[in-house]
Amino acid sequence: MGGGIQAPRDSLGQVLLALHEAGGTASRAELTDRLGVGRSVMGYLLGELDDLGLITIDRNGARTAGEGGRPSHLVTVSPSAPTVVAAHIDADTFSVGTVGLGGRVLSRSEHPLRSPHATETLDDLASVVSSYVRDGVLGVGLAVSSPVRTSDGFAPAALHMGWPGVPLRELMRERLGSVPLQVANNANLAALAEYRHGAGRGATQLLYLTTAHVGLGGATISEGRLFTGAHGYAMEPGHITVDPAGALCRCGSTGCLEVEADHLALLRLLGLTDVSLRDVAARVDALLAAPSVSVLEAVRQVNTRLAIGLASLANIVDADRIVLGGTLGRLYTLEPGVVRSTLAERAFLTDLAHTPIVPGELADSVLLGAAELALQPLLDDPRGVLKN
Amino acid sequence: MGGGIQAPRDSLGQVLLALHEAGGTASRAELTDRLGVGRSVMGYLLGELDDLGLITIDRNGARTAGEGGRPSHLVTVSPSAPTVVAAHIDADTFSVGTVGLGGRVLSRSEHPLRSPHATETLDDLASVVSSYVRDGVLGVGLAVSSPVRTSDGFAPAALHMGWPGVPLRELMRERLGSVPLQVANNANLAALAEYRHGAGRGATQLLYLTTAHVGLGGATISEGRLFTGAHGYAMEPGHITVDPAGALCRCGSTGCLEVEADHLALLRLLGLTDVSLRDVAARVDALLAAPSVSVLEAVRQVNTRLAIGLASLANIVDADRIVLGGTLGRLYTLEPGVVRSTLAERAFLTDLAHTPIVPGELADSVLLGAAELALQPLLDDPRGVLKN
DNA sequence: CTCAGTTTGTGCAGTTGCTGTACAAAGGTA
DNA sequence: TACCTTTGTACAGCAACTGCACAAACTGAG
Repeated sequence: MGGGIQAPRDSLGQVLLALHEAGGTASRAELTDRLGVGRSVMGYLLGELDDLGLITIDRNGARTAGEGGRPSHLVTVSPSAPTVVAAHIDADTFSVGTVGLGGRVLSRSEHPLRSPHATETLDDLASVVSSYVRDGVLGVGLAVSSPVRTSDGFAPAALHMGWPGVPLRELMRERLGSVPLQVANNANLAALAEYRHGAGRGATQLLYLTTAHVGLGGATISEGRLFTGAHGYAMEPGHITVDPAGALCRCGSTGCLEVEADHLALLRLLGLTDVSLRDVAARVDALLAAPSVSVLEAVRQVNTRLAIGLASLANIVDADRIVLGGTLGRLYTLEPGVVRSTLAERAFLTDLAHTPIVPGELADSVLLGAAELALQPLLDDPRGVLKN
Repeated sequence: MGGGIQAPRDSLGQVLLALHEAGGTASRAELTDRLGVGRSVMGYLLGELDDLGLITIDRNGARTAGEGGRPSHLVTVSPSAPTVVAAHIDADTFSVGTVGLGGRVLSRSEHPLRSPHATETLDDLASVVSSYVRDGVLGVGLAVSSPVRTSDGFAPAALHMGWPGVPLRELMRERLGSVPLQVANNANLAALAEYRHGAGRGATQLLYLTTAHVGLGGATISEGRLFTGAHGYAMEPGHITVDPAGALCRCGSTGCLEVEADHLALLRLLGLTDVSLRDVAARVDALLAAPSVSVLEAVRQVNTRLAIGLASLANIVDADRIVLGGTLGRLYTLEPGVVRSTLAERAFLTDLAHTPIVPGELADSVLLGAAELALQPLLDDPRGVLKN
């Protein structure tokens, strides 16, 4: 029901998830009290996972706990455990990689976008993905910078790519054949990756915002589940209204947050209105690498606008952590003061005004997130997935 | 974890919930395919519920299914099943009632607020509640028009009552003794009631907004669970920013939605700035009962402002139904056009622009919701609760 | 009135996934 | 070496389901 990304309710999956979140290695005792089950159940569960070929147990390689007592066994993801292929269509490149349990990127490559059109891009993507798919690959996860409808993988607005509504999952299925394929929004997936492996670890209610190219993306993770909404479109923070009398947004509305606070907004404040869409990210990168006084002033302005939106979101989401990914993280690190003070002013309650804000930690959060998407069935029901 | 109101994961609780949502009576066959379990499990489960004294099974009182086949048994909430006491502190009155499974209000009374102060009000409330508490009462649910911190029942801003931050649960526990007591925000509870018994039934992602007195309240229900956020403060739709250059809000920020779209905003548009807070609701009621041309014009304006906020929320929540409670429902019914068109303009995606909007159905949604709160432990784990 | 057809309830054997307890193993420390 | 601590293991037990075979209760055609 609701078909989203969920924390597994099965204990077997929970052990696997705990091991996965720990980076692929954990002591048996750590796993035991992370799940809060008895030691004997853990024995049963690890036995099962071992039988499935998912883990390796090192009975001697125990770590000294520091204190006395019998050292715990060391549990590791088996080298022969299945992997997934993750893919990510970015502004002017696409990347594909193989990722295993524990969130380790095993191999990875990046390819230029040959054409602005969807068909050719998907042709290229599919051929690279196919070359990554081999035995032991459970499925493919694809991240795109558009909202994605959960029910059928339709992407209604791959705006920055100039694509019209595209039935992405269908088009990729045609090209990839029978490999299990999942498609989702890049910001949602980045949030999931930061939640499991990065700056969002341990949060009970995570609010994530990011800018990678043009526009703003975001996501919320609540008790381990990505909040997807009825269709999968939830959390489009770029399109909350910040000023109804403001500038026209490409979405048709006016005064949207992303018009005021994305890469283009920053460049506009600096008088740079002639930058081509493909160069935006690189240009911003260069400016932030060695920021001048005027750049810092622009950053402060953008951060203030962002924080107005952030406060609205904080009042709605009630997060216990806010992670700012991509460029937003860098902007925040440069000028955290205005964000904090604006949030303090506009948040409805003091508990909300003090929500911790941290920049993202992962260099490759989107690709990792795409892998999470493809790994999810295994985490939900290890036995079920491997029964074939 | 997260300690919120959740759909029970236990089958026994799920049967009870299904029966509860059906209004206290359902055929055994209905329950069976609502839960998607085998007929034999249902036999086991109903046997358990019968043993607990929660239900009555009528083996003859079967309804004709219309088609052939053996008629199904009729399952009803037992008259001797436990009940809960629900309470609701409103603008100038408080109400208390007894509510049973199925959402039936068994008895109910309303009392004037003797004083604007918290202590005296809680004294009065506690003495009335105590008179309702008898054998077979499982607990007390209390609804207040303030956000409520889940962890300790602290109400940081009972604004319209002029109360400062109040440790509500603690204060009520002192007065009530050992009865299980839960406190939550009135809008959240109203949403829960509409979701289970009213206009929100069957929605997978419900967005609820309401005005009862001053300010705007709201809630989101996702796959049966109330979205409470990290502290319990989630979804304060009244304080999303609609216009940063707008009027000062009592929360300290500017241009909040509720300043533009609540009862006071409507009266202000009509030049009525001298209405005392206690009379606001009655005054609006009177105006809407026989609306003049100028009232309708004001309603259109308020609705437009509301819809701007609604669009922001729709872009974040991605609901498949929007329920407008209290006066908002009436305003919408009077002038639905501007709401629909503004939403269509400002929603990011067409799927979102077409989200169905319906007015609330329940006259007593807040009180019913408070009952849901108190009933929740029983629905989560019937056996556990009744083992004493 | 009988008999097929349909839907529904019941009894029972079997499985899964856990809990609890008792005990053995593996380390440190006095 | 004895003792303490922490950890892994074996085994019996149990709740909560699933699946199957069969009985019950109705409708309607012949």
